Amino acid sequence: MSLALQDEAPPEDIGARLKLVRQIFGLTQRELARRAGVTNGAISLIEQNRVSPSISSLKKILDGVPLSLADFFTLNFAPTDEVFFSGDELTEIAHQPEISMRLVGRRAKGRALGMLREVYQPGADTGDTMLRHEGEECGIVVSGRLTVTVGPQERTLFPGDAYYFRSDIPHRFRNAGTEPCVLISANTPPTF
Amino acid sequence: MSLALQDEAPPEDIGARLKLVRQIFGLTQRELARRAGVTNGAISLIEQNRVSPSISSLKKILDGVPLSLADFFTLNFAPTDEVFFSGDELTEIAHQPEISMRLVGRRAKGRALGMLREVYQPGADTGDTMLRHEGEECGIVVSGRLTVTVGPQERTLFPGDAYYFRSDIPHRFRNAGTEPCVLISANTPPTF
DNA sequence: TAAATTTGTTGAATATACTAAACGCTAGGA
DNA sequence: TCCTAGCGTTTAGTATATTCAACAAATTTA
Repeated sequence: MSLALQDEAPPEDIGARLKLVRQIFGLTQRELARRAGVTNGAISLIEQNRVSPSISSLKKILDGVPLSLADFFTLNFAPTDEVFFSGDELTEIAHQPEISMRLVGRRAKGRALGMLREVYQPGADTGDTMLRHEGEECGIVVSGRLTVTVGPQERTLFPGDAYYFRSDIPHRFRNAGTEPCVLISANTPPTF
Repeated sequence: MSLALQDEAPPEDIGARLKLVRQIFGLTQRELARRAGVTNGAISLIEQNRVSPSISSLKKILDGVPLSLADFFTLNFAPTDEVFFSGDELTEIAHQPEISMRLVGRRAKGRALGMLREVYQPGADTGDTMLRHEGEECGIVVSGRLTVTVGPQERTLFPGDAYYFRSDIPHRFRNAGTEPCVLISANTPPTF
């Protein structure tokens, strides 16, 4: 199942956008309709581009996700190969708390990055997450294991593994292991 | 005439957003309707929030501005006091082509700035301009005179005067004088 | 296998957006 | 002063979006 919006959906293809958002959040038409207070039929028709929803309807629906109108129209779903997991991104890394920024996200085009150290206790879960508008995120697992969900992709990362994605894709972090997980993460623009 | 969107219009007040955009671009309801291929009545009703336009209608209307849906919903009109003209922003400036960045936009919160030197011949005019999404712009007039229009405000600047505003507000530069105007301008994120 | 559940789709009825044409208002010009 | 032209608003009619309920296909459960 390919979830790229790139070719198949021009910017104005509201139906495809809505369908993709819904699928990324793992909702059925009926479930989204229930949350949004509209009928499943309406969502079906919108996704088929057989009607052009009113702003008020679209807003109600997006509130059920939830997602803002601005984000809905701004969202530009990266081709999936811009979301990548790898262990070989870290060739020069030393597994210490003090790590220089350049070690991860070499492919980020010279942007300034903020960095922080996170500890996830067993069972910790960021839950369904919001979209952060613009920016990029990356991180390295130092110890323990971390399950990372980015859009349609999910991976469990072990020490030495890394992730890198654009922050406007919905994402979620969980520690499904039995010991604490230490993660060094960075983001742009720097918020910390 | 105050054109701030801040208090009077919550983010979902489509009517106010549309009205403000229309006014900033100096269009009447009828003129915008003509360009967009809709009726002036429709625009009137939308601006009064008496109807919630369909996406297709709103898109048609915004195409008449022109403005993208993403920009329309993303736009956040700064309180007018963030748009300011002044001559006293430049206390430490030397009127030379090579000017260090810190001289202007001291109030910009430490963002990286690009800088360039522009020459406007008499009569030069950037014309109706597009909205650049995100970013800030500033500049100093070195010689000649320059008429700067930013949203609802217009000022003619003389050597030593400066401007500073967010790039997502429509803006226009004109040289209404008889001699060339030299301008040192900066913007973020750096595009040059 | 069959019954039950869940999925997305569809058709008829209703609610709402949009059009077309008028209205009242204000500002200039003869 | 009257006239004309432009502005935003309003009303009745038409086009369209949304609901409600039923449908077929796919998946689950027994």
